[in-house]
Amino acid sequence: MYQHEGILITVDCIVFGYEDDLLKILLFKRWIEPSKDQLSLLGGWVNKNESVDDASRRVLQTITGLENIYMEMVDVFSEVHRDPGGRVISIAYYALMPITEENKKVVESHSAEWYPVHEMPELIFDHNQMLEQALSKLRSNATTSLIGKQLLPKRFTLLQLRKLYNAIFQVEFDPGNFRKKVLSLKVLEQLDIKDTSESKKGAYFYRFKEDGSNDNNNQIFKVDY
Amino acid sequence: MYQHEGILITVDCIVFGYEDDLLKILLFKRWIEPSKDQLSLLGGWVNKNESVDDASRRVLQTITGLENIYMEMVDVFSEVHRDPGGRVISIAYYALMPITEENKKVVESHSAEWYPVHEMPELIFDHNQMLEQALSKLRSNATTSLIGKQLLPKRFTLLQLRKLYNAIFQVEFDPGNFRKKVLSLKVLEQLDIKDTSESKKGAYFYRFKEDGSNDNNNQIFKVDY
DNA sequence: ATAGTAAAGTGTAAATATAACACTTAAAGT
DNA sequence: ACTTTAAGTGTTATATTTACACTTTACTAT
Repeated sequence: MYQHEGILITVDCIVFGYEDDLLKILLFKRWIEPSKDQLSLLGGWVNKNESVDDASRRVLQTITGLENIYMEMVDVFSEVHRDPGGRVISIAYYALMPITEENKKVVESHSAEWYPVHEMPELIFDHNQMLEQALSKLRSNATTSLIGKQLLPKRFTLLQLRKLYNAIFQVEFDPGNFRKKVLSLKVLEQLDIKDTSESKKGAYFYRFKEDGSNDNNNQIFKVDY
Repeated sequence: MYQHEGILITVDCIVFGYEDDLLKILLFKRWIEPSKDQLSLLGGWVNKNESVDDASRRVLQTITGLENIYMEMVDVFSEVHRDPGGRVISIAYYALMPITEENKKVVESHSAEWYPVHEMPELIFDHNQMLEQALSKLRSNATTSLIGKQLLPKRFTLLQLRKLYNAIFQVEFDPGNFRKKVLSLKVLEQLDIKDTSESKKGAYFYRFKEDGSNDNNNQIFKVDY
């Protein structure tokens, strides 16, 4: 119906995971020209019969084998010459997923690997910039609501949660104050089981409440980053 | 170089202005089918030889006659059937501009009109949703940094600034506390001139400092919205 | 078995920030 | 002279933040 020129659209996903007290992202060896064999984010075309969200979900699911991955749009990257192979606009998403033995296998079968965020190699095109912005948005979201549901196991201790926050912001949160702040949000529930692997005394496991959406528009952590 | 199908891309701009103590946005009568003559946001195609930012800037400049309009991306709207006329992905931006006598004329010459945000008529497609999200993002930004530079005259009183914030959040900020908070940010400088139009005593004019970028990542106003 | 250890968890006190509201000041209009 | 209105300052109670110190628990090493 309209008379105008179409443009190629892709999604690129900054997939965050958490392992060994480190925030990591998933990187791929690019398999087509240009920049074949260089490291890149997970990406894919947006088809005419799907929304951008759907495309991103599809791409993520193909590579990780997981459904219902948590995603959030980061930004649109549309500089005319950002991709030497043609005029391509990319919508960047960040995604959060647990790193488990199972999906590690699936991921590796696609020759993808987990890299620590804070020692990032050079990526193709504007992908390093995408990562920076994704990290910035992740941090911003982590100050507004309590994140971790998608990065930690179902059951986790407050130590694990705090270490996740330490890894995200690259700061040391005060153990006592962090605990009190987190519990005051009332989005976690304590379980009767203790984790004895990380301390002699043993720490109670917690999990996110089923209903518990926190996230009013106010800040819960004040951090400089 | 790539083999894939292109998609039509547009930008839609939620243009905010401020007049008569009201936050307003610019609406247009759509001039093409489908939904001809219905109210819509300012929009336009993204061409192959320009970035999405550039397209938005171009569209804004054409209609308002202003260069360097402040813009911020809001979101991507890409549901497959959002536009009955075809498969069109739209990138929404909000823009801030002063409502002056001059640009009022330019704007009206394009048969656009300023409508108060809080009594919004029905708009085409998903444009009402775009407005909601734009307003939400504007509010979020207004809690993180002091806005007003693009919506108020170069010189303004703290009363004017406070009324702008009242209009944006639909609440009444406390005069004394608002003043103290705003001045503590040190992004405004007091001028030697007073405005006597709004009070008998006269209030000092202020302006935004040249360098003065506030905007660390922390919240300056706590408001529920 | 006892002492040392390391994180779990609680407590506290000073410093800041917030919120509500009272008060003083200035000048214009009657 | 008096009233009015916003400008601008001050005050107090409460809440939040920050930086620690302290107690508890149970495993580990001697």
